[in-house]
Amino acid sequence: MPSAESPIAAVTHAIPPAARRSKAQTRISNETHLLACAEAVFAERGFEGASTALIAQRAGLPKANLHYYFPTKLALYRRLLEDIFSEWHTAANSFDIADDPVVAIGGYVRAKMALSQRRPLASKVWASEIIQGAEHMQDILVGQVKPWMDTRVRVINNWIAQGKLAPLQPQALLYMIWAVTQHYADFDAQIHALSGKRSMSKKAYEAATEQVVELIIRGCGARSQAGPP
Amino acid sequence: MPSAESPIAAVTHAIPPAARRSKAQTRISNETHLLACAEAVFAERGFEGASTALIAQRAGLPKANLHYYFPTKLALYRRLLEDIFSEWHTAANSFDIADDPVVAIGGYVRAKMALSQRRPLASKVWASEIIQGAEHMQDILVGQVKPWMDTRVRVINNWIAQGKLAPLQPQALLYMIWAVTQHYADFDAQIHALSGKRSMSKKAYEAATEQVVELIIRGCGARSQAGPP
DNA sequence: GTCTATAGACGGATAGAC
DNA sequence: GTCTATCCGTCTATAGAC
Repeated sequence: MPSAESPIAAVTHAIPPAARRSKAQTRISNETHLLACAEAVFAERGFEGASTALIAQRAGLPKANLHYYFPTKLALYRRLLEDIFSEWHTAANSFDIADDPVVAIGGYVRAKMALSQRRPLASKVWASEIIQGAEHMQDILVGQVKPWMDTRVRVINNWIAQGKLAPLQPQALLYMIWAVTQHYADFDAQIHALSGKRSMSKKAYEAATEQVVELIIRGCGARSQAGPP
Repeated sequence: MPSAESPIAAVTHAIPPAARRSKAQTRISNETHLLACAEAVFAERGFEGASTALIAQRAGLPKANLHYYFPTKLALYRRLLEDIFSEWHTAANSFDIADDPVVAIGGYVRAKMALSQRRPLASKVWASEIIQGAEHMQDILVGQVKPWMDTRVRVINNWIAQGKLAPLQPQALLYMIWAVTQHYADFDAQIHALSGKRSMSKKAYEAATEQVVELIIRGCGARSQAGPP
């Protein structure tokens, strides 16, 4: 919030710097805490199903405080979506267009699987938003995700032309990567019910990651050396 | 509703058979119509976010009529989940355990893609329910989906032992099939935003289906003849 | 079976004391 | 910045006339 801090500082210049920092830190800490609780509640109930009262209760704050930091439920939700996208974007950059397909695709799949394991609730919020029509995410999808995708589509087509990848629609490959990696976060309740275990152990998750990498790399026929077999 | 019809018939035996059939048909027609509208609203807003008022409004009925046919919102939701599962089960049977892996897996993937195209809202309701914890689906997952999965896990392991499939965890393959095929229903809003088109044409959907079949068949290394290369 | 009216709880958001 | 009290709308579900 640097853009909001400067006008406030201009008005309250009599307050010692230490107190100003402390107040700013309180704000950041409360906002961060509310965003974390909101992530859980929006994941569990979707946008319309979530209530600000429940988010505030989880955060241990009165509902009015939530509305002090975020004027509306939608503003809180939007901030959360932007925060989730920023991590999506970090993982997306591990799809290095300079690399060989095996390295680029394998690295991206591993990064997505790690993100699903580390922050499954964020994946669920994203999935719910898209399932429910993505009306609060059009700008992110069109302005951020689509440009990223367009560059990768070009790279994949080059790999195919060089014989490093089987002939395929690049979009179908990217959708497969997203669908499979996010499945381990979004559908964890189903995985648990079908496996009979409460949650995947660290080892089981590593094994699943290798399975996914193998299935996808083999599926798209990726190889590091040029030329068909 | 045959189990509900017999006691009613015993009490109303004075009414001509034609009128009895007509009333029964009215009930079935209203229930079916309400279920279809409920499917759309639950898909758009999730269980907690959906309101019986909106479902009734879409159905062109007063809210009280909805509660006449389905005593509670949860009862309506449960009926819908069971109906959705019955179509899931029909598609699941196209994974024929007597077939070669290419035929069985290819046929199952095509059936799942066709279901995603024909009834995307049902897929979204299922996905939302699982994302939100699957608390209303534990019996279906454990009692119906798990037994189906167990039989297929055994068949897949046999194919691997016969060299008809690459060595892999059967569960990872099944999760991939579900994740990718359902992605085309659940994430249609994202696909539309990224492709710039309002909806996938019939031809585009057929092409996507073939892409998914190829990626998955190649990914699991399925071949009809026994023995490794 | 259908519908209007309403009970009673809970939703988002705000006023105003501290 | 924090919190209590409250506005007003919508929620699920039901009562009871037709």
